[in-house]
Amino acid sequence: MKQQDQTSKEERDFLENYDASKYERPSVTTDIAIFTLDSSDELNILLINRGDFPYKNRWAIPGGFLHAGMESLDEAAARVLKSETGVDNVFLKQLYTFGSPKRDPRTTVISVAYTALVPKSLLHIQSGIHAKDARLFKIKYDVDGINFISGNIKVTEDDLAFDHAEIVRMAISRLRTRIDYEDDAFNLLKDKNEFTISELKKIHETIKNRALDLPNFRKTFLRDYVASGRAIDLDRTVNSKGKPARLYKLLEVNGHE
Amino acid sequence: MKQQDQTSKEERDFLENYDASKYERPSVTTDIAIFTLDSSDELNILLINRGDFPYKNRWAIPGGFLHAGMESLDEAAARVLKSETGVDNVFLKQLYTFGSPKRDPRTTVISVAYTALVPKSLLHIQSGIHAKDARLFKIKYDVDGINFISGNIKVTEDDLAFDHAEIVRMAISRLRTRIDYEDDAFNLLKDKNEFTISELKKIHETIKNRALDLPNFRKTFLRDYVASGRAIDLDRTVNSKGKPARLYKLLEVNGHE
DNA sequence: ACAAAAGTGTTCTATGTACACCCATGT
DNA sequence: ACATGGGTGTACATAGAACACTTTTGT
Repeated sequence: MKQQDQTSKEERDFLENYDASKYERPSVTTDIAIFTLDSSDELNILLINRGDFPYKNRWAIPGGFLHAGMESLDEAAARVLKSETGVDNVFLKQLYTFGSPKRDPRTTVISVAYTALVPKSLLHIQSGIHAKDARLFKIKYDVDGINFISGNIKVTEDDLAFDHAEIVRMAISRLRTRIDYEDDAFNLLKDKNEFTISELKKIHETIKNRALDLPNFRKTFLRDYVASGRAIDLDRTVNSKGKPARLYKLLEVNGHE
Repeated sequence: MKQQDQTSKEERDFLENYDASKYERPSVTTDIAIFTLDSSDELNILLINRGDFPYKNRWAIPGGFLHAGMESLDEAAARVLKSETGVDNVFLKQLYTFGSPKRDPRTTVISVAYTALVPKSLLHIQSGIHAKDARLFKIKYDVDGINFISGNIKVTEDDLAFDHAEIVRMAISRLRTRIDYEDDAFNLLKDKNEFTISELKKIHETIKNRALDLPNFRKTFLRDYVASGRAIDLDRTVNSKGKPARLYKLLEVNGHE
């Protein structure tokens, strides 16, 4: 009967689980999709060219092994981010954890993926130790999927090492859905303490990959941020080409979230 | 200068990262917050009473070690879910990964947490091997936080083993935000192929912990599901106390998501 | 004077919410 | 007949999108 099956199944589970150490422990890495906007307001991602096997010479998002027992996952991600970009204290959020047994040919590697949003002005790319090269790639969408362009280097999704194409796709898609109800976009501003509505709108346009209506965007920003006290009108303007633009300052509610 | 600092920092990273194996590999577990609705339409969670150290005799959500190399994280979670509840093929979604170095007193244990939604009619609780007891607890909110009630057993958030209070809090909060734009609620129905609007409304009320207006709920359901072809009106009714209620059937778009 | 970008205001539609009221059943 | 839940319809407030128009600068 059913009950009997379950009992014997329990026994099997017992044997399987009793001594967890008989199962190989996986390695754990944190891999980070680091996004920024370039000078022409296009979305860029940082890729490194792997100097080591596996996937030697292939492009990948930066990552590194967790120093188990010495740091949390968030700390590991922050360490990797800092070592690749020189920045600290920027938006860094856990995305998803990938753990197919075959995602790394060497051994089982669990990857805890993070997303980072970094203003270009703060970003100092350093080719890490395992990388022969590290650079920003423009993210371009076409029918086949996502392409990454840096000068005359063109990398397609399928060129990426490991399952990094999946991680990048998820990071971008999450970024797009989050931008409508989270404050993520502000983390790409050059200066959260002094920005114009147009600057913020450009970030939204870049992430959503479509044009937005400025009057409507302004209305929403004034209602959701200024009127509700999450940002203040600095009562100063900055000149560019047309009419001077008012400056605003984001009030940090509670660090990052 | 800055450039020099960074170079020496790179060197340090090199040494730290070069041989990943010199760092202890963490254990990886999947822990599952399993929710259901009881016969009085209250939200319940499955807790087990730990038979082993650490946290012996404390209540915890079920979990188990990943069999690294033999299964994916999703498969591990499904295995644990099945061994604790006897069910298969129900809503199971990765929630978040927890990895503070001190969350387990034994050694570093990374926990990949999942949420499961199971209709009570399918649920056959089996006290697992590491558990002296396994049972459903009603989830009650009060000013101090969340309490778990099962008969005369009352467990508070702080009584839970490990950092399971944090996991459960996040699971509930994610459930609440997701229910407005994802199809999660349907997974708590006794039968997705034959349900009434009131049944679905009760699930939403339970998860949101507040009463909803039936006429408005119906209007939204008809617009978002029936009119857009994601559910169909079965053109049959079921009798209970008042006017007979129409039956609907959810069309599976693409398995679970 | 003109281009360019910032900023104002109006209109239309969709959605969320409150609520008054009718309908079909069991008892 | 009446209580109980199912189901219909109306009204109002708010949010999003489209767009016409004005303002203030640089050249």
